[in-house]
Amino acid sequence: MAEKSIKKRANLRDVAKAAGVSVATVSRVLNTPELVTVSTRETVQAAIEALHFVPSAAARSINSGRSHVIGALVPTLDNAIFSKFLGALETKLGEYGLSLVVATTDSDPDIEAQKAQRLVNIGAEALIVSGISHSPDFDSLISRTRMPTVATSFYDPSYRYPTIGYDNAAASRKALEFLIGKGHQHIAVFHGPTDHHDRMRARLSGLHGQGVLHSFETDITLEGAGMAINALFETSPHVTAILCLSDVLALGALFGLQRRNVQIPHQMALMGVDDLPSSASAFPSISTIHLPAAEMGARTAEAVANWVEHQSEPEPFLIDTSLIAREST
Amino acid sequence: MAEKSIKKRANLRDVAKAAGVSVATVSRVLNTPELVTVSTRETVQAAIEALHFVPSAAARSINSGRSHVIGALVPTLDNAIFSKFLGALETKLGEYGLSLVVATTDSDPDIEAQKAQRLVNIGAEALIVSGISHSPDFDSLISRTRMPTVATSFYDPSYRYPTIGYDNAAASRKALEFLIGKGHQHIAVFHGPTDHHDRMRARLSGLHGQGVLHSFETDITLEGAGMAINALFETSPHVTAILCLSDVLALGALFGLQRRNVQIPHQMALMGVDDLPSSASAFPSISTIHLPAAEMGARTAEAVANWVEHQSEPEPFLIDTSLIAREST
DNA sequence: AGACCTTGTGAAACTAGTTACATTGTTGAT
DNA sequence: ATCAACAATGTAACTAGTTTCACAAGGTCT
Repeated sequence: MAEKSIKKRANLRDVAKAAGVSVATVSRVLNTPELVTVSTRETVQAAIEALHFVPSAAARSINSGRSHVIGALVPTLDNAIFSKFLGALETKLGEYGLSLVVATTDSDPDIEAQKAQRLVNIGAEALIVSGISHSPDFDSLISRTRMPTVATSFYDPSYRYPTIGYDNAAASRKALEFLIGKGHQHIAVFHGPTDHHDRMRARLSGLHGQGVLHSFETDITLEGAGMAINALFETSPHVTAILCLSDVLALGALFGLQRRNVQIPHQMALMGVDDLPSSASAFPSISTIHLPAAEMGARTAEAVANWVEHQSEPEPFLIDTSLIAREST
Repeated sequence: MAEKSIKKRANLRDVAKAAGVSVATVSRVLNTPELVTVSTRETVQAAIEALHFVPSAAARSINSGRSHVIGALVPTLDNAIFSKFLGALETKLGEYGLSLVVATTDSDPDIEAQKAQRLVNIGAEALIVSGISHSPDFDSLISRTRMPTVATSFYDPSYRYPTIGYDNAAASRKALEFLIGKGHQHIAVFHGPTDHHDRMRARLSGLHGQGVLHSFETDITLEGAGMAINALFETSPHVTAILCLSDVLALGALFGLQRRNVQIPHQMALMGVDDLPSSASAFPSISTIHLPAAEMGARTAEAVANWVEHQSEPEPFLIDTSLIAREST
């Protein structure tokens, strides 16, 4: 029979023994093969094949001090805006040879702190979070570990971590001013929960003192928007425009209005914030504020890669937003 | 001045020295504190705080042989069906103390093999892939590393890795038979690219020899569906029902039909496969085949967790699909 | 009072790699 | 012929934890 097949996994020493060379030579074959004679290299390669040797990632990173893993904490994967961001982030990190660990927080700061700890435990080299409201536990973890940390989706140059994101208040204000400019006097605002949700809060705060607003808080889901539409028609019949602080809500509102046979934009104008693909394709297409989530992902990846590779902490970066007028207004 | 602040990061030996105990004692304080006297425990804790000591993940996993990281390879994050799956997967893995590394493949087997190698390099304990078409490089990597691997979205008990997924052919057939049962004679099929895309291929193959079909291949995006609608009206005017092999296409088709002022379902019936939230909320709501992506995520997480914790390879598992009749048919 | 057991702690040997330094052998120049 | 230079390889000391085993101190039982 063959060698003891009970044995778990071959290591460098096993390969060295099998090939009749030292561990150093095997290590060289793996990392700097040009320093090894072709003949010994082949012997070693053969031993590697024969023993199904795969170098241990842990042992490698204990020496290099690198894990090549970046952790990202996002509220949810159910909103396309985060998927888009993460997709771009993963792709760009990949170009730097970095892998992305995703953790969802359900917008709960305690879960975030807990998952951040887990990311530290698995050896993440840097963390990426959404927004600027985090629990004290989270902050203390970051300060203890001195972990490179970037906050996204929110631009605030005075924040304790570098931010790469939008001016959320300005984005929603831009949308509101556009609607006001179109002559709307009674505007409803659909928004998601604001506790622990700084971006939503900032977007709402951008609307203060501007025109007559009726605001409706609901879950950021299509059904949530449907319920908000129902609430709107029960309480505020003379509203002529709806500003949704998320395109998910805008699409849900579109469906809700269509179901009530309300003509868009004639009887009701509709506007979102995010610019998801659905807003461009919908009929009627939905006006929105374009948030370049993919660009934010790519820039965040670059910032983080630079930080972990060259210890250069990134500068805060403001991502531009732009208004896209479509058929719904 | 304080201690040399140049020093990178405190390790166990530093803490032991500072606390005046042995490294073994510090290790015990971290892992089995009940074995350590309260007084020494406190001394050690104080030293840990003072030195900002954070145990090295790499050193830990070199001993335990565990990284607590699972790798998932998905085609894209841009399709909600994968986000939903990954969200459930991440949540359930979290319950087992496992973290999820996400890698996107863009449906390219070569990129998949390359990213799989990277996941191995960072020490992933298991891999999760979509579908059953993978490159030889990928298969050779799996066989060399003997890495636990689960294939999802596709049920095939004879496949070389355990599969946890749907019977895609049966799902689409179910939809088609439903449409035929409604009296439709000329049915168009919208589907995504079939090369490297076994699920789409399987769904298409499920339709063979059933009624008069006109098939349109396009990108699985809302715009792709819009283009397919245009192609449909140019080439096949007497079609009375569209079967979209993805709900993304169905929603895009809905918008495209609305734009052409085609009444749904009177002038054109519409049906999808996936059951994304948009299909339930759309107006009219879209009939579809419900694919429980979240359930698949949770089951996959359980299977993988069991595999890595107890070395028990999971049995293939068929996830049931069900037809949901809505307003669009 | 001596044997026995429990508890707390430390020394050193593990885990699996990388790498600085030492050694050997060959070639080329003086 | 001799010595320097260099290429190829080995030895052993690192990286940062965990864990086994040994040992000392204190308490209990006969």
